[in-house]
Amino acid sequence: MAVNGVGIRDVARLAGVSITTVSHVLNDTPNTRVSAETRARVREAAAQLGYGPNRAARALRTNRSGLIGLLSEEIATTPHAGRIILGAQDAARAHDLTLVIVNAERESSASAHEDYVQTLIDRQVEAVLYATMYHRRISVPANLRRVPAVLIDATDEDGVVPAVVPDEVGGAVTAVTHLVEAGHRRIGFLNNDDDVPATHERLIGYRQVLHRHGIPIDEHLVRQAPSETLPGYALAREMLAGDDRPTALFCYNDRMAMGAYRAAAELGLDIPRDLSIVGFDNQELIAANLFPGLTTVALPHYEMGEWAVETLVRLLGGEAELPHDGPTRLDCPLVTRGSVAAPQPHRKA
Amino acid sequence: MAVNGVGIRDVARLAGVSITTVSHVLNDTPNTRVSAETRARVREAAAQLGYGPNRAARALRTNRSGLIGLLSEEIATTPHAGRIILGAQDAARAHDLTLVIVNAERESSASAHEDYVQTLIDRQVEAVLYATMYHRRISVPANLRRVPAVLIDATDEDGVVPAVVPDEVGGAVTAVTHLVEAGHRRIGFLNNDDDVPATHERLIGYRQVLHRHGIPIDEHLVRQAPSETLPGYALAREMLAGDDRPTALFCYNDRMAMGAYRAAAELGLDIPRDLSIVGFDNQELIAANLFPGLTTVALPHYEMGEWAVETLVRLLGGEAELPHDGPTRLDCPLVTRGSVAAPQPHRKA
DNA sequence: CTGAAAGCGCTTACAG
DNA sequence: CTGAAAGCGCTTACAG
Repeated sequence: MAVNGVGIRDVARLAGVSITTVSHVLNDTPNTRVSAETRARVREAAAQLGYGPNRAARALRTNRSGLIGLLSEEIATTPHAGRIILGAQDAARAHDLTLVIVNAERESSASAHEDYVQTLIDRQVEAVLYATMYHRRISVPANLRRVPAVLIDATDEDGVVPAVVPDEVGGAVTAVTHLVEAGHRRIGFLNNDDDVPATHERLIGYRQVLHRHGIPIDEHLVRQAPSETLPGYALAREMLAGDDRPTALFCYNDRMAMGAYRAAAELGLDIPRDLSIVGFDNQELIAANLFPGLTTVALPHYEMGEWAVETLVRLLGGEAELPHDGPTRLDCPLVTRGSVAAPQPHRKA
Repeated sequence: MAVNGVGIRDVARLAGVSITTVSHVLNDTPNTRVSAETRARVREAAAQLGYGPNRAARALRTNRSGLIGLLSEEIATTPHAGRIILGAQDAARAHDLTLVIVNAERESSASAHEDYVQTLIDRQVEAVLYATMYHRRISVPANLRRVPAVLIDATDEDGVVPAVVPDEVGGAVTAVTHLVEAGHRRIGFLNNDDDVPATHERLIGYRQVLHRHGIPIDEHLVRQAPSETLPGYALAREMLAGDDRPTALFCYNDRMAMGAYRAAAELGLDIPRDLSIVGFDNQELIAANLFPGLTTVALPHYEMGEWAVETLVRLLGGEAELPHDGPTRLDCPLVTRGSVAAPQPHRKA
């Protein structure tokens, strides 16, 4: 029996046809001719009985579980994972697939990660999605190569597993362009100091924009520190102390921006009148709760989750191998709040 | 075929027994006598082949899917949901159950919520967990009553579905007691103004502690506003403006506390020297990124998720109906950071 | 102590 | 255009 106790034979009986026909109609089996009238009768009977197929029976017969696994780091710590899950889920539902989620602890060993993947394989998922907490290059667990898989927010060092990541360069370009268009020419960049793709790529974007607008690059305006509130605060204090301070700050992430807010407050600088700030990440909890709200760049977590499932479905459907010219990059849109304004014409040194 | 293509017959063949025996041994079927020697042979064969049962076949045969559904509001917006998921997942895995998650939009209609539940039922879950984003009294979707279910962070208005919620009174008692023990007697309470259980129960806890320590209640020190940063800021400004200002603030949540930090900064009050603050929620992103770190009360999300699954398992196992003397309340522990100190002996008015 | 056999509810070649 | 039948991989009464 399936959902609520009605099976395919009940539908067949009510419609006055064989279960074969019911199956064909309800699954739209290709190359099967069933009269329009019979189809209608079957559908009506199914609807009337509230019939839904028994998934276990179908899975057993077709050898497809209808499950796809999502292995995600630190589900509980950041809302980022939540948005990946949402995107993946919505896409999964559209294909009548069920998402099974497993949490991975970030600092765990390679063998622990193999175990996470194994958990999913034991649950008979048809494919697995592997999401990291922030954009990283990783070497994937060995057993991940033996199932259809897609990486989210991570790229495979060996370039064999398809991957989707944020367009970091583009995001930085968007942020800095926003500042330039507001009239700023002295724009500081509080960068992360980890050797991760975002660090390098956002710097590239920053430079591109300045170059494109003929603004000379002042190396004093680019500094690096761990991407936390406190280091962000310290960096901002330093950078805002000098005579020729920047009129705007582009921050590697919202937490560093939070530190910059504090530095500005201590120096008596009003945001956005005396200082404009743009962050990165769009962590609602921070960005929306600062005064004024932080204008920042959003990471496309939902979209990456969605893209990953769509790609998996194509993979499972045997559609042409994904082109392997590197990972797919998704747009990072600007979220405008209140932290950017035109620079003051006469600001005091 | 099951995982990696090996089925029960392969194990049977290798062990030189029937598949019946393999099944009995691997499932530890009660009341079945199999010689120790045979058992060992079977287990060894299974291990050697890396055998795992085909879950679809088992589900079909036993009419148990091994799936439990979790319907959670706003998975993508707060890390709270993430911790519920984690707790539920760990417990589910311990019982060899797989968790299937569905996101519910918070403001959606009753019929939308029925649809969410239906999605889960269609996926043939054995039971469902229903989690709200914050402690609420709700009227559960009608179809939720037709499956084994447990509420998380919510109570059923009609008291029929088992539920687990945070011990709000206890959490407030812990917070305010911490302040009293640090030496404070004038403790302000920035409360929420929504008519939700937490609002009322945290106030009860606040009063209890003052009463217990013989501290008279000053109604000027209890104010209500929406539980956001800005209203928290405004309330704190008001309360800290007067002559006889409190030396400590207990805030309904971390966001209001964030507002209080800003008010303190504007008034030149150092935290914790001039003003101690305790929050509620333990939202890492806020609490850990404030200066100094915010001492706050944690909500037992992980534990609620865990408890809910354990309860569901007992329900499915037909164990005694849960006692219906209201929802189960779980502890809200204090997380100490740097925002509490003894009050200054001579503070200026 | 062990095994042969039925059957869970579907899908799918195949026959007509 | 429609249906009878096999079979997916297990579990479980039942027989011996």
